[in-house]
Amino acid sequence: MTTRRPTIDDVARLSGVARVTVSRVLNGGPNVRDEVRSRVMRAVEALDYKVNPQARGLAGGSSRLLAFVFASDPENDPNSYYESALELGALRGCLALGYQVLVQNVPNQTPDCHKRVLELITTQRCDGLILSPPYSDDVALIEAVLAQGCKVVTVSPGGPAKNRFDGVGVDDEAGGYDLARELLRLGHRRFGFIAGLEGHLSADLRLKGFQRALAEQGLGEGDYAMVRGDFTFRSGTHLAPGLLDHPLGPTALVCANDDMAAGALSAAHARGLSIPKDLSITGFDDAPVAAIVWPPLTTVHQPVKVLGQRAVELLVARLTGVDIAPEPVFHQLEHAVVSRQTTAAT
Amino acid sequence: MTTRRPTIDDVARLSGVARVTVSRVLNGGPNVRDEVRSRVMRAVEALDYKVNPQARGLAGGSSRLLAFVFASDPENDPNSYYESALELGALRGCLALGYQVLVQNVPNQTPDCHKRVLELITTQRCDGLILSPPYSDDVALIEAVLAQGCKVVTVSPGGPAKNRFDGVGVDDEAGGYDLARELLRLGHRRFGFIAGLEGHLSADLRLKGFQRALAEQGLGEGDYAMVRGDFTFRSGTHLAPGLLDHPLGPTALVCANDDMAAGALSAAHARGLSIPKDLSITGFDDAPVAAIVWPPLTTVHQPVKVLGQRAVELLVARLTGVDIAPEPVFHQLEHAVVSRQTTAAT
DNA sequence: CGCTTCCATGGAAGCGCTTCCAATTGGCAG
DNA sequence: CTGCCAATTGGAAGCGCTTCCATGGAAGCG
Repeated sequence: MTTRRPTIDDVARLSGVARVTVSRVLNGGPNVRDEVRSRVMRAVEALDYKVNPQARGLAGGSSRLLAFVFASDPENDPNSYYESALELGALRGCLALGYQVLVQNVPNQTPDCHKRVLELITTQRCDGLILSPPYSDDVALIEAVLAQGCKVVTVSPGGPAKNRFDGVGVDDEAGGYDLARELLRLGHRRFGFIAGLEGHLSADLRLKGFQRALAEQGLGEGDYAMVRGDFTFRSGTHLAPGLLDHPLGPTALVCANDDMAAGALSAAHARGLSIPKDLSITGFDDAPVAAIVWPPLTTVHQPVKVLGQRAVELLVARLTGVDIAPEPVFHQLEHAVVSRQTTAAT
Repeated sequence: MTTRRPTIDDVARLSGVARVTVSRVLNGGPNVRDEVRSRVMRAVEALDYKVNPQARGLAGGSSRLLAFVFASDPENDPNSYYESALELGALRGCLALGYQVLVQNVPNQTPDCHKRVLELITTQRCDGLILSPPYSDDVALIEAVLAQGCKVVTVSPGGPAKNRFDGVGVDDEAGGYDLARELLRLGHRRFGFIAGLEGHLSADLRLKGFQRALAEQGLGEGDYAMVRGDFTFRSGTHLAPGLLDHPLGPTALVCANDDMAAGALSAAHARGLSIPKDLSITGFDDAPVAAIVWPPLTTVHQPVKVLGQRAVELLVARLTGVDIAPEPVFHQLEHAVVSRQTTAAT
């Protein structure tokens, strides 16, 4: 059964070169004649040789292991589309690059969450971390990680972290703005806003863009009501009624993500409202749920899977130092308002 | 900045013992005096020592790495709740056991999918694999993996694999049976069945249980129509109309999972049917979507996250050989029919 | 009381790789 | 023709851990 796998020495012997030369070829090192390089490659093929990542990591000091850190509470059922899609994209990004990603669920808000993230470096020897919100805005954490010599890419940072560290994301402020413009165009003037969790700064940017569009029309704080949810469907169902009963009498409910919008939609159904005739509702992300609910949700599309993939690519570039400037890079991808059937003229 | 981490030799020196003794303590080996053991542990604490997994893997020949293999096409957006939840459970299971899981998306149906799964062993040196459907029914693949000396746990196997290898799952046949009983009790006698993908044997068991319940009432092949979907919302929307137009005139649509049921529900809405008055619809899994759609879906609950966690626990038990019999083990968890609002008397 | 057996510990070897540095070669300017 | 440099290759030394085997002493036995 389990026959011993060939080692680098087997390859060296078969191709008639020294072990170091094989190592050079395998790692794309310079100063190897083409003839030797191809001879080695042929031996690799012939033996079906694969490098042993443990040995490489031990000798070379790098594990080629990344960690994808997300914060949601694992006991709460609906692990969100946002995180799943990010992860899937990261997985896809790793495939081509020869890296592996360790998915790590570290509930934040717990006192030891910083410690748990930092332990990924010491116990797993990860070379780099991908931090999703709200960790992507935690400057103290990021600096602590960087101080350990571990690289970081932030996903959807929304505050000061955005300019100080490598990151990927969309322009959330512009997304909120664009959505608000659409609603204003439809004649809406009084709004309810279901914001996201405190500390998720990118979600707050959506609100900020929304406010900017309002201000352009001379509308201000008196023209909308805001509450905070936790991005879950459930919080949408719980919070929508309060907003609907608000003295303002909002004609549109703007939600910081699709799950909460779906919850709001469900709550609206429950009180017999006809959507979008009686009330407009919008989400953010363009998650699958946006197309599943009835009527399908108007939302802002963001390419979450691509974000995950780009995060890996950026992190690996930073790790290998190829094709990358020393100063922080932010990859901003395109968003787009997707008008479906939960919005209408008032 | 990056100061060198303490090694096992630092611990040995500080506690005044040899390196091997520290190793013994760390691995719970026998033949160490309690006094020595605690002295070593104190040194470990003092230095904040963590074993280097690369070194341990290289020297010991085991990586403490598991792979969670799932099959869905990464280009298809809605990576299903089933797989996400399984993964989350597996992650949680690893936490306590000191193992890590590498999540691997290997689209099946491609000619090289066996090769890609086997490469997890050679390339990543995984000690064990968790195979989700349909890989959990692929006897040839499982035997090939086992032949490499890598352990396997199957999730929701439905065919011969169920008795031959370690696995976790619910009794899908009984789930289908229970659901059918409920529908029969409500007076339904003509059914449409949206089955799952070919080769997902556990999903077929649901149909089998359903048929058994029908047979008990003297109903047979002439009393239901069946089509196959691919477990996505979209396939539910596409397939439901055909079933509704079937000459049989089904009064209930039974779907192999919740996403397809949600799709069927949406299709029913689109043609103006009132659910559950005009038509009953059922799903399977009790995914979050079941509670999100309107009206909420009657379905069969299965504890998917716990399944993922149990899979890890079983795999690690098999790997370490503790607390486990040599013959294959199947952990069967409880399912439960959840009657919500898409089912009513006909 | 001499013998085996068991327990607790340590020494040495080596897992499979990379990194550092030395050695050899060929080319080319002086 | 000599010297020097760059290109190419290899030898040796580990990375931090576990496994194998040897050692010494305490305990058990006829």
